[in-house]
Amino acid sequence: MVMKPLPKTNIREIAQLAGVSVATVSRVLNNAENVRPATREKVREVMREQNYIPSATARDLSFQRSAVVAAVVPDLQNPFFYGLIAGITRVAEENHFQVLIFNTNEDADKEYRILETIRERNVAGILISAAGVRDKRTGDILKAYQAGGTPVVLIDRYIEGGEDLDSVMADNESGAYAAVSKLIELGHRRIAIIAGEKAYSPVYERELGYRRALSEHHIRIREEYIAYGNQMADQAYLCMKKLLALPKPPTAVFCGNNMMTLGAMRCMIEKGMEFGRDISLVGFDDIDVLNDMGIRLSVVDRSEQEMGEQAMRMFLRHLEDGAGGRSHISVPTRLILRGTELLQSGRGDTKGKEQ
Amino acid sequence: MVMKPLPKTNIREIAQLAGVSVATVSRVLNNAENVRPATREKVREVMREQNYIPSATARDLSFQRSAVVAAVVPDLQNPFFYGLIAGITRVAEENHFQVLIFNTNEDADKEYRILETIRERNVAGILISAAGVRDKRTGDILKAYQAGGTPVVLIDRYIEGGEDLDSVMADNESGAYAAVSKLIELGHRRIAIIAGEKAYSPVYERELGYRRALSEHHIRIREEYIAYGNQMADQAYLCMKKLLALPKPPTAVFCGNNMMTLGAMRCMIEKGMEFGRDISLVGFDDIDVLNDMGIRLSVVDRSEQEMGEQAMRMFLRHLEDGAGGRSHISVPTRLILRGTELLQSGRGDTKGKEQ
DNA sequence: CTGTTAGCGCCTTCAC
DNA sequence: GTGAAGGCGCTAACAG
Repeated sequence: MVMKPLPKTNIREIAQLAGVSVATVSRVLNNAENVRPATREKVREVMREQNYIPSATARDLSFQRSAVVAAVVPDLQNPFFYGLIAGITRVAEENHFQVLIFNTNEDADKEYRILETIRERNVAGILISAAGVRDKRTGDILKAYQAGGTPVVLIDRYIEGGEDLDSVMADNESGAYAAVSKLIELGHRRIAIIAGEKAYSPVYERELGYRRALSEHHIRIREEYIAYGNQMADQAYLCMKKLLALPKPPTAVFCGNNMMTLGAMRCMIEKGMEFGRDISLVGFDDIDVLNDMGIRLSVVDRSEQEMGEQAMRMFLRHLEDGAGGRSHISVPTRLILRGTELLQSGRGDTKGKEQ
Repeated sequence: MVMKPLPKTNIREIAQLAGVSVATVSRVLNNAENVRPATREKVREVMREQNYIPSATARDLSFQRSAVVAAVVPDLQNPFFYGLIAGITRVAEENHFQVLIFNTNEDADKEYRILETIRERNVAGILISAAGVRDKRTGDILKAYQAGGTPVVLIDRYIEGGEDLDSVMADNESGAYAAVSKLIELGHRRIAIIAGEKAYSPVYERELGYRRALSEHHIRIREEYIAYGNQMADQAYLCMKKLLALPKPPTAVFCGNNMMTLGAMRCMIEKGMEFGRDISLVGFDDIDVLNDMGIRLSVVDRSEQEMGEQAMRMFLRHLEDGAGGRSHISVPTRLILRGTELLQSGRGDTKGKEQ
């Protein structure tokens, strides 16, 4: 059976069939007030009959702006960024926007190239979790977009020189502070952190929260308990190994992000240690599959979905008010205690307790 | 500091500055042969100076087709699908295509609406892992696209009435067959499967592979060892529970997909069972985070990245040859044995052994 | 209320 | 080789 191709009717045909001018059809399309109800209905009817869909391409060309936003992320394999994209697309579709995705692969050069080519599409906005956090070109081109009327929203990571750009960040510092304070409250004194590179604001801010928690509770910060990796699992694995090899190993470990938590867990599992029993563990970012598996890990959680949604909403606002720049949203984090913050088999006891 | 907005030069200005006509500039843009080298260079120079980027919108309108493909997936949070998207975008960008993503949320109605609106963009192709696998409208509209010259590639799931559409599937049946055969070879006789809904071809095909493996090895297929859930973790958890409650529980379990494996694992963990020791377990689809954590699970693996890449390549081919329809690629699966296929603490012994 | 018309930026015959 | 002109489908004045 041969299927009939989708009709490619245009506004002119519709006008003709409805016995009106293209202007009127255009008005109906854009819900302009000044169209007689009868005419409007007639036009609508013809559009239905013809299964007419107006060309977004043509509209964009005329309008000089498209209902498309670019979502630029550094790693399309990381669950965090997927949650982000899911949030972005959710709000986008509610508002009849479409989403183009770009993967920079944590490569600043590639990112620059992408941002440069994106110009060709007249996207309405750019939502980006930048790779070139301290690459001048990244900051410059983003600011140029902003100046040109294309709202830019930074997500999750600040960039150097990007103070004037909108942003949606997590409340990293205080999330980490809460987690570490809790550990202290539970009696821990030897608390370690698996930290990351300072250039990446999220992970670095968490380190700051860790430091503040210790300071405020008058616990000496011991540099050997601060293990620096990058933001990946493998380095965190090594960090954990080093921490456990210390003369006085920590009784609790706080991890800088989801990947690092996994790496640390791997090290513990290899050593046959059970977290929440032999050592306490609190991660940053919840890890869905662990929950699917019933592995109850205590974490500082933030909703990446929500961050994506907020970013999209912020963009939409600035599209309206034309403002743009210098709006900063901090998405709250919450500490979810599931037992691994304790020592000696606290697992399950505090099931679902959150604060 | 105020940043200068990005220039919005058009072809006319370039022509003027280069002292040629727009036609010539257009030729240079499209690498047409018939332009004197000197002229070409002059034009290129002006374009560089002006930091000129041709408008894709205008090009699309004129060309009546855009360098954009739509990637339509049912669940942006499932690692499988985002691996797919990572693969698609990788090949897309190599070929200067951009990717619009749409999340159908496993909702056939929403999917139909999306496919209907996509028309407005004149996308070059549609790569889809369909939600409406037996929804007539989904099949019809996709065939209509195909008939209209827009290549459609089905990924991972067949749809009813979609025989004439291109597809990239995994070799589910034989992957499952290999896994179950291996279990039999290892001495298992009471082998269960956590299966899904028949409508979803991938999971159903795996059930068929399971059945064939048993049959060919002359092992009676016992329906109580076939637990039907949907494709999600929670149902699989219940399935596993039921299986373990049988008078003669299975000694080995094969799971229909990644989520189902996680659900099954949760049940085992809750019961304090260790897979690869108290019960054998083989999943379908590798789960990266488990590896990051050092949990070595035996699985039938297929590369979702590769499936995405193949799909994009298939689309590109059909864009060239104009063929389209009836090309089917089956991406091979491979059995990765990491120990959980054994009983009695085989963990780690067969480290990295693959076949 | 409705129609006419001139763009939006680029491509593509068709002449020269 | 190069230029002039019409067209892609829609929007937005400007008339009426």
